[in-house]
Amino acid sequence: MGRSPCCDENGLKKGPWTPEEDQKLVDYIQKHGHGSWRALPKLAGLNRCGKSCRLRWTNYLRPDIKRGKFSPEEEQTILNLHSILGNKWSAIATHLPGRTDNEIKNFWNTHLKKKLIQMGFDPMTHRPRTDFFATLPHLIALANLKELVDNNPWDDHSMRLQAEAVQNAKLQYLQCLIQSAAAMAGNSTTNSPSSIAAELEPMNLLNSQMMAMPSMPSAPAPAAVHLPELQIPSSFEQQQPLSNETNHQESSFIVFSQGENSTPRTPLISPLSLPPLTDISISNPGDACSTSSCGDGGAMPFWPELLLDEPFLTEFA
DNA sequence: AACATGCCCAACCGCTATAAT
DNA sequence: TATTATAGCGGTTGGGCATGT
Repeated sequence: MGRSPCCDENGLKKGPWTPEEDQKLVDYIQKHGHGSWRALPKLAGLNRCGKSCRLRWTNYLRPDIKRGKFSPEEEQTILNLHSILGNKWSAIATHLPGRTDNEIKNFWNTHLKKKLIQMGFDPMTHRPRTDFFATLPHLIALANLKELVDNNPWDDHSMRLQAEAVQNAKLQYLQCLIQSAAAMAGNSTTNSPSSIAAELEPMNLLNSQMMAMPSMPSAPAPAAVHLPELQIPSSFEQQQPLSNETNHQESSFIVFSQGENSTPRTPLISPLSLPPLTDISISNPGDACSTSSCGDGGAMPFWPELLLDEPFLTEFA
């Protein structure tokens, strides 16, 4: 590029600005305009580089800067624009008068990004994440959907994402059930891929019908829902992991807990490498499995339990 | 009360685009 | 056309503060 960074010059102050420095900068710009940022520090009596002065002015001292919390409308604008523009903070900032790109970037990184991840969305694509384990927090969050909705005044964008989340989660959940069933079938009797495929045909039909099934009557249907291709395991042992992008590195499948007669069947995620689960009692979320079927008393694995709301369960049980 | 941890955000760094020479 | 200067952009950092243990 043929030039060195302006701040390489020695002796220039860095770090937080003092009120006195702010005043000098504001006074100078109000009288003379900023002109050449490189020349400004000397003219204004500041021991800073021009770049530092420019950033201080544009990000903090400019009179038209709006400070304080982002409104729900601003939040929605950022979400909408980010889904279109990506990390083009300056472009997004042009649609939010008084907000700087830096402020929007910070708000995104500290709030909105986490919010999307927590809901099971890829913050870059704004689409539901398709790998099952990455979607676990999302599924768990769905269990608390009512609470989420009650406590958060979701805007249209969020509601649309939420609707897609529900739809996608159901599809993934169904597929996991199908895979589980296939795995069981493969382990018990006939285990050739073709015979399993025959067994799965009705489920595939159901799977396709799911695409048209409205999940939230009040929410618009998602524009597109990614439905992964159904994996047909050739045998119980050969079943592919649903995801390896998590802390659970083992292959996984769905099992059902068999609790008291009155308790609903609750799906559990189980590492395939562990002994078969036959007598798992329903536990609280995050509880370590404590039944005798979990192994030989060694280190207990963490068994995440999906506490899905009742309509969700009954719809696919 | 003391320490650890996590969050927030101003500021910095390194890079690219563009204008000027 | 090549080089240099300047402005702007996006990613990252680090210090202050709040909260938890």
